[in-house]
Amino acid sequence: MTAPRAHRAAPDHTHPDHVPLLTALSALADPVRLRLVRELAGSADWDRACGSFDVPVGKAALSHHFATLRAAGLVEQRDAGPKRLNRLRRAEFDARFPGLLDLVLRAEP
Amino acid sequence: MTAPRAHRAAPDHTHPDHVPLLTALSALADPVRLRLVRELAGSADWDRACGSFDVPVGKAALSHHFATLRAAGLVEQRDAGPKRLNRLRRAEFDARFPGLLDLVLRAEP
DNA sequence: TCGAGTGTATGATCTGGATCGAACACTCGG
DNA sequence: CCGAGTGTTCGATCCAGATCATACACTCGA
Repeated sequence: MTAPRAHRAAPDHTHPDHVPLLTALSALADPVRLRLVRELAGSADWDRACGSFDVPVGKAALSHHFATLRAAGLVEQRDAGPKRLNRLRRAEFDARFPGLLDLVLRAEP
Repeated sequence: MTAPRAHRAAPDHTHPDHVPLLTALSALADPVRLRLVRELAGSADWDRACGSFDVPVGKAALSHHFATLRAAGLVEQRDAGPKRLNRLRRAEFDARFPGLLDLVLRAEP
């Protein structure tokens, strides 16, 4: 009867509206995270688990990068079994920082 | 007869067109430089010397920040007597990274 | 219930960048 | 020609953040 209880701690998200400009810029000013955001933008929502990205870092570092992206309001995560699925917060982030995400996704390196 | 020779080494500029995205983001992802850019945006071109900005750092650090801004294609400098005058490269930078400068100048911290 | 798969936390290391003080270079007015 | 004003360079220090290896936690299928 009770809804299935979450046994794993849900990741703490920050809404883009509460993200300082410097936090957003710092989050995007890293090659690994930029890659994550871009790959994420090329996939459907909730399609990509954390481990499915082609970045040259270990699991631990990857986990921290995702935490940074969450804290910057760029990524939302949801647990699905053992995996943690991701979604780029396009609309919300764009409302807070209009054009920034588009720019980052469009501009060549 | 000869044009007045420059006795001081002219600062080396980088045109925004040749600036990588990560360089631009990193340049803006610093509180001091953000402040410089914003104050510069509120002044007319060539109106502000390096020492005229209200930032809580010493001369040395300030000089490095301006070098970073030059390298990111954000600022152009010109020597005028003992002073070095600055100008925000609005149009050029905006052509390379459309909307970024506007965003940074408009968004609250 | 066990084990493989997935992600997080912890502790350590390392590096880039931000900072400062001091020394140096240049310009201009007196 | 000197001295005040301005900015850069150099060397040293300091610290946030990026990284790794390891250990841990949770989920699910066999």
